Amino acid sequence: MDIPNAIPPTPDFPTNFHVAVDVVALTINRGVLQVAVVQRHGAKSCIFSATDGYVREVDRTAHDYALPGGHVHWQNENLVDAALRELFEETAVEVSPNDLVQLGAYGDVGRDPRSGRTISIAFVAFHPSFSSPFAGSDAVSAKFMDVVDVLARPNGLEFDHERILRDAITRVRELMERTPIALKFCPDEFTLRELRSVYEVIFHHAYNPDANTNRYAERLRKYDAEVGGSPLDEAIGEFSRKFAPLAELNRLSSDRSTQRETAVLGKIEKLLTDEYRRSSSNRPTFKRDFDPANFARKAIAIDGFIEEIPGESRLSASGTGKPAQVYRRGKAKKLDPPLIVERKPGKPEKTLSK
Amino acid sequence: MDIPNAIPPTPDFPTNFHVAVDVVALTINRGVLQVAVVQRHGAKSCIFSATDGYVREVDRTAHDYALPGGHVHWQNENLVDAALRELFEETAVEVSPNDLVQLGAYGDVGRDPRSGRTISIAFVAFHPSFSSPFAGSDAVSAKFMDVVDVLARPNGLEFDHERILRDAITRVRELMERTPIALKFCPDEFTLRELRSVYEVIFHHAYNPDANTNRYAERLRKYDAEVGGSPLDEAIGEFSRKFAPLAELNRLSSDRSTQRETAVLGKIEKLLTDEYRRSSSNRPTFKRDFDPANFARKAIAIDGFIEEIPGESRLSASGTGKPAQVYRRGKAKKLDPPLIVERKPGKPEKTLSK
DNA sequence: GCAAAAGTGTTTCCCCTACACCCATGG
DNA sequence: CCATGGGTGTAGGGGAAACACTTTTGC
Repeated sequence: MDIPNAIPPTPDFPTNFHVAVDVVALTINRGVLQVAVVQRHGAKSCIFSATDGYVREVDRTAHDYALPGGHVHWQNENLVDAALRELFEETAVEVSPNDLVQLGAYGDVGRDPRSGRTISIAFVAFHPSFSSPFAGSDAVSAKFMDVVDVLARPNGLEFDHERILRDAITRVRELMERTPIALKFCPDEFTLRELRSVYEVIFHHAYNPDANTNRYAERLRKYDAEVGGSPLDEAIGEFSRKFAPLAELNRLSSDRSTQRETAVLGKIEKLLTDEYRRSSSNRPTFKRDFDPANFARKAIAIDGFIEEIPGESRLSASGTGKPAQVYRRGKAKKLDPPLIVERKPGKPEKTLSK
Repeated sequence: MDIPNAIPPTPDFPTNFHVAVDVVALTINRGVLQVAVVQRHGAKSCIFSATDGYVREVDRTAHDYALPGGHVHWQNENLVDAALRELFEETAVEVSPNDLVQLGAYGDVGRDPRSGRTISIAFVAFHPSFSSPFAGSDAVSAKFMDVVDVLARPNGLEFDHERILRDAITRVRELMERTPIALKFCPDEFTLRELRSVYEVIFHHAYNPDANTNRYAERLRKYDAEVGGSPLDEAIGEFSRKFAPLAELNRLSSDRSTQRETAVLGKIEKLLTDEYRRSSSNRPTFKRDFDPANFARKAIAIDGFIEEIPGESRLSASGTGKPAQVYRRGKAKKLDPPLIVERKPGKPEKTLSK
């Protein structure tokens, strides 16, 4: 990309700044909100110290993760492009520029002890992960973690990434109310139940700032220890091992029709469908209990949000009950009126969901 | 400020970035929203070109203004501190760190043709100007301009500052609904009428994205051409001439009790009071007509927003009518429930206010 | 007395919620 | 026929807006 009239940089100001991007890639897997994290290599982790507000380098432990991100490498790279590139390089997750929403700049002195001064622009991507499966590059090992698990460990994220993650959740909730972003998590033809599930996950109390996140994280860890991971997770792990090297990933991204990729993608898709159909999985989910009838009324009332497909209906996930009306996405880019699912922002936390 | 464990910057990445801050300093003067702008020196202006999205250097005209701002000079300067410093250096406006709200990062390639690459972090300060009067430094000539006047001229602001200004107005409206920021524009003891006036200015249709701003700007220009500026503006100009040199301003800021300063400040305060009392000024204002009774009920219902001062009342500004109950600021930092003054965001633009 | 502005009371309307009820399916 | 979940109907409550009316001042 060329800049017209570009002149050499002014020498008057120190250019000892590093400009970085960080991406909070949020997704929903089996009814639980997950975030893409990477584990950087090296013996030291950069952990926030609450005593003086600085980030310091300490010996790395197994639980130190960071948000995917990195420096804006090229002078002519837009911030959004840098965020897309870093996200793909480190996690193989591909999203479009429209899926990235800027959270803001995080530029406090002392937020990165390694460089002279790092200004980080944070983005949030709320996107289904299964369409672009997950793999680690050779630079870092990456995975999706349950958000409650991340939040339950104080300073479980390096730098000021925990704060960024919390800001991202708040922002996603705002987007859910004012844009049709939830439809990305629904198939082309969906029922109101499926749409509502997305809202129920995002607005769960477990992600509130004052929630006792550890209670929820404990339940997930306990279940996983007893039952083990899901077949979907294992399939993704398999994909990850096969295509781990970064060069391979980049090659795949430019040639999407390789047999190996489509084979694994197909397998993942089948597993996903199975997992979706059978509700026998008892892994705890975090869903609030929104009233179905009134949620439906609100959603239908929004102009251009969803369109009814006349005559089409579909069985519910459990296989029983009345088949539900099927809808498709509307054309609206903004929800007017917004889909407000909780009147008071500071709602009391009730009992644990089943 | 020291950074613990600081190590030399990594040489792997190009550090050819400039990190800058821009401040949208908004205030209300005589019922009109104003923004602090500066006129940079030099023969060239950096004007946005809608044809390709780039900012180009063109010959400067008399109407080219920019938002106050500049590079983050020192490596150990926080972004907020840099914004405060630049705002003060260029406009002599002093605000506290709490008065600055970050808008986000504006970092597109090509937004500043002068440097290799400039990432700008924008802040908004919504603050009464009369408490910290206005003066230009020697680097730039600065003034407050009517926002409608700025918005009415396409590309009246350099770089992408027009977009930043529009984002700032949107943000201020959100702040007005959710925080007690409006109280900064009320005296220690105020009536609901005064509080309401602040909301009526900010939520005027003239500042909506799709408004025909030129209509409003034309009315102001016509009035000013006939009647001339206000005594307040002239007093501020006097202050500006006296204390223009930057060194003088800095000295004053560390020694606030100099006689000259207090004398001029007192004069300004008197003029302000006079101006406030007499509503004989016919300069057009931009105020929407919110229903007084229902606005009052909403404001009183918000917990901790305003406190009634029992037994105290005050005459209205026009000198007639029933004296109004006097209130003082409450302790709340957030408005719960928010003070929603317009149900539908996209309200139709009605007739011009008187 | 009249105009102007603050404040109160009241009516009406709308929307939201909760709940009851009916419907359609699988077993 | 029963359990299950989707969908509809509706009564009750709360709040907001509009409007009428009272109060208190200056002229």
